Amino acid sequence: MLDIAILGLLEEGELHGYEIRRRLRAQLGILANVSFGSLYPALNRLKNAGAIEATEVRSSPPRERPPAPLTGSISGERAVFKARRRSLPKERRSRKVYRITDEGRRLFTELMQGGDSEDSRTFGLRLAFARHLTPSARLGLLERRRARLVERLNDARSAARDDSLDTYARSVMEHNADEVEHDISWLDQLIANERLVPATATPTRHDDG
Amino acid sequence: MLDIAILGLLEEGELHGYEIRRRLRAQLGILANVSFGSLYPALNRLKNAGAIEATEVRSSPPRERPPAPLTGSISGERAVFKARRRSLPKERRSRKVYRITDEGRRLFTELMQGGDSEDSRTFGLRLAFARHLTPSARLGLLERRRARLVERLNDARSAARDDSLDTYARSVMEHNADEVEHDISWLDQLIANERLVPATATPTRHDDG
DNA sequence: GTCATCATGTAAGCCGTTACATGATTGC
DNA sequence: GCAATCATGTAACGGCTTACATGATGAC
Repeated sequence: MLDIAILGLLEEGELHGYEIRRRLRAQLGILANVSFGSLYPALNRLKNAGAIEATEVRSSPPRERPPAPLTGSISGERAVFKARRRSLPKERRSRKVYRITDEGRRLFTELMQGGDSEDSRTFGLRLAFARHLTPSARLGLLERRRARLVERLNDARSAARDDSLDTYARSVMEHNADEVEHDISWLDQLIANERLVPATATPTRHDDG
Repeated sequence: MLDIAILGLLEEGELHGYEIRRRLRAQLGILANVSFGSLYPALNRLKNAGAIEATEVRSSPPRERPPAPLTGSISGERAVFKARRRSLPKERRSRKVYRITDEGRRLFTELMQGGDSEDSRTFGLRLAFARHLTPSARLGLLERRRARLVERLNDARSAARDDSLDTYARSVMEHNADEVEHDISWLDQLIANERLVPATATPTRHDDG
């Protein structure tokens, strides 16, 4: 799961570990608590697998390119209040800037599609990076998830009907089922939207116009 | 988490490992995939900790009491198609029947309250066994969870406002936030209900009337 | 000069998984 | 006798966490 997140972030530009973690916390609430103890080993694993490359950037670097592209719009708001005290985010110390490789891109699309998204967190993560998939792969992701949820809805509903459950347990089961149902209709909307916009717009870029 | 589930199930009667797993799958959709590889070690851990006691029951046992109460309704549907072929679940081979101890009950209430329920699965599990808590402990559980969710709602909402997100990522964030909101109003209902029924009814028993 | 932040890592451990090993009983 | 179900366990491993260790830089 971490691998998907890392590769997904690196698809959009090179980043160093600390920054990856910051984005994980800010952007994906899903992986809010990811720790360095799992992040750095994951980066090394991916590097050894040839999925990413690292460049050591020293304090006064050749400045080939800004290490963190920052996507133009820095999305003011929250980011600012943290960076307020120092006016410029100048380079602080040597860091390792990671860049995705072709192998990494291959691995990424493989991970994005492989093994039907078990839990909602994994699926949420995948969907969050779905712009990097082809339209058909994206549709497949959504439909596989939907099928999975329909199964789970049956289980949840019949579990909720169990007479032997007391108020509290039944409430949990019913709430569970409701949530799954809600998820399904959300997916239906997403799927409908996919079919409406077959290949017309590239809805992914926000700053290329 | 497994420990809570085991102790919670044993609060209602003695069971053997295989049956515990069956119930985990059927009743709590939450722990549907728990495997023997984690269940049996967990049982031994709890036994060593003095939280549960084991009795070896042989094929033709003293029959002190039916080892698996089975709660009457087997919640038909899915369970049946598996158990169809043999008419009666008579004792098959020697099993270890586990019974909760006083220490186990103490541990159970401790686990039920300790560490504010991080994720929804842990909370769902706790709430499913909430009938074993005192009314005030139950209320505390609900209110701590609610407070936690309110925090998360703030994070989720501000994450969803992030301009730099594309359609898919934003959809995930918004859906996330909606779900948290839905959870909160569910909790509000549960809390209101707790306050309405201070100690009047014991809503827990289903088969004593 | 001290604290907060930025930055990278290692070690130990928890909690769960899959795969493997064993064996009794029942139905066909 | 063979397969399925019931029943209990061990071994190896995976992924993530916490705690620990290190060190540079900027703000006050």
